[in-house]
Amino acid sequence: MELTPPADERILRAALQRFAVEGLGAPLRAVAQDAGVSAGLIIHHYGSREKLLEACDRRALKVTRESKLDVMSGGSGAMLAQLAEIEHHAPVIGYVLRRLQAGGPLARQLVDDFAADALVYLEQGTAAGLINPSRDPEARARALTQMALGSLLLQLPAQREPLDLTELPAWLRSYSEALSAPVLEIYSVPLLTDTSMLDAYVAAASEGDSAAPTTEGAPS
Amino acid sequence: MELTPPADERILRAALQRFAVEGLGAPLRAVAQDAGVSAGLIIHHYGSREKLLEACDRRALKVTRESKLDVMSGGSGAMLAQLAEIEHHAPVIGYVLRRLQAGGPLARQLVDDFAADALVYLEQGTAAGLINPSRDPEARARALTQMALGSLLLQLPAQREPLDLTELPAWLRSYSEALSAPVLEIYSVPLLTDTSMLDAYVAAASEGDSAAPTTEGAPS
DNA sequence: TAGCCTATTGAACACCCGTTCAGCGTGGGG
DNA sequence: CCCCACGCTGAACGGGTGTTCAATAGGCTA
Repeated sequence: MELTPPADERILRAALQRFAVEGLGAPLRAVAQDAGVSAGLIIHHYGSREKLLEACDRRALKVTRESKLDVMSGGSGAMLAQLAEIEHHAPVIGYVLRRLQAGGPLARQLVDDFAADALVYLEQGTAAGLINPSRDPEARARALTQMALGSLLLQLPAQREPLDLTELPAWLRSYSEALSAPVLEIYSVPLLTDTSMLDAYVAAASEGDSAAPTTEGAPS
Repeated sequence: MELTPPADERILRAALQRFAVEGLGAPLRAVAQDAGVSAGLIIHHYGSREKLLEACDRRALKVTRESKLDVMSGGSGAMLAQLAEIEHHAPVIGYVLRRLQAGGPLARQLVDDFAADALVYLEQGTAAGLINPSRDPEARARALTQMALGSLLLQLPAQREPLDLTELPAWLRSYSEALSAPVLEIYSVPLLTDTSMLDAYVAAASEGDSAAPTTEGAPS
């Protein structure tokens, strides 16, 4: 067990945690105190607040990629909960959620990553005969990913209200369980009784080149 | 055409617009300038910044309810785009998006409202034979609403980066068109090839009372 | 040992914010 | 005509922020 990591690493970990708990925009001085360090040192190491955020982004992206976490369906929280239970990963998961909430370049990057992972899972499922093939697997994977992550975002506590990291896994799990029944239903029995709408849409889209069909907004 | 509404109304409209463009957390002084008014007057009328936010919330909730806007499927943006085209409504729609992004009590309220609207639309569709019935219509409506709104949130510009209100309708429409093909597919041909997962889930859930079945995170 | 580079601090600076407050002008009732 | 009440302003206050900077301590090299 490492007793005290070097200061810059301690700062980065403290930052991940603080930003996860209080949302990005938590004061630098709070991060400094968590790391047992002066505020000036943060800037000495990272240059500026924004650079520190970027460092957090890099770390978060690295961890999520190493964990090969997929995020799909079941309410999307299941896998995140699993990962968040590994104790020292909870701050990173919290930071990822906060970052998705706040927007920015990394948000898109993360969604892309998750969508790419989802794509291979879906293709494996298709090959195994569990999942129906799609006429545009990438678009489907992306849509599913966005829906899974997005619905999770709506449940997040507000920006400034603290996110309890110790209860993060339980929170994610209960969220995912609450949604898995209806989501499973949607994925099992189709919403629409026939494919006429889809057929009409793809027919219109393939004939009219750029523009999609007229403004009749799907079901309901 | 009213030339100059009373100051408190002008302040409220300016606030809606500023908060929509720059995100909640835009400085009071900017709102004041937009309204052609001093910063002190805002507080004289609304008491505090937070109270002003609450007033914006009330107005936004009122407008969305009066517009009976539904938000479902097709990528969810279609109806919002339609509403945002009505010129003086665009700031409210922008504010609603920002509020959903930021969280807080109104976010839940709005999701509840949208889910309730979605429920009656789905039931109408079911009665018309267009939509398959659900074993838990409310849960399904809520899940669909969360997915539709949430996936929209992921595309929003970051907190501080401005949201172009004049291009809001076009933005919403292009977003909705990009997603409507895969979403329509998901709603037409089910993701899963059979209902065994759903059956297993509801069987386990109905036997074990409170807890959902074990940790096997749904498909993929 | 002397010199130097790096890590680190704490005070200070400059800025921005929400909020307060004394005072201005003006219009209407006595 | 006076005066009060009210809408309203602009300057100021107090707190919080990111960042700068001179100064200190400590280890490494020469």
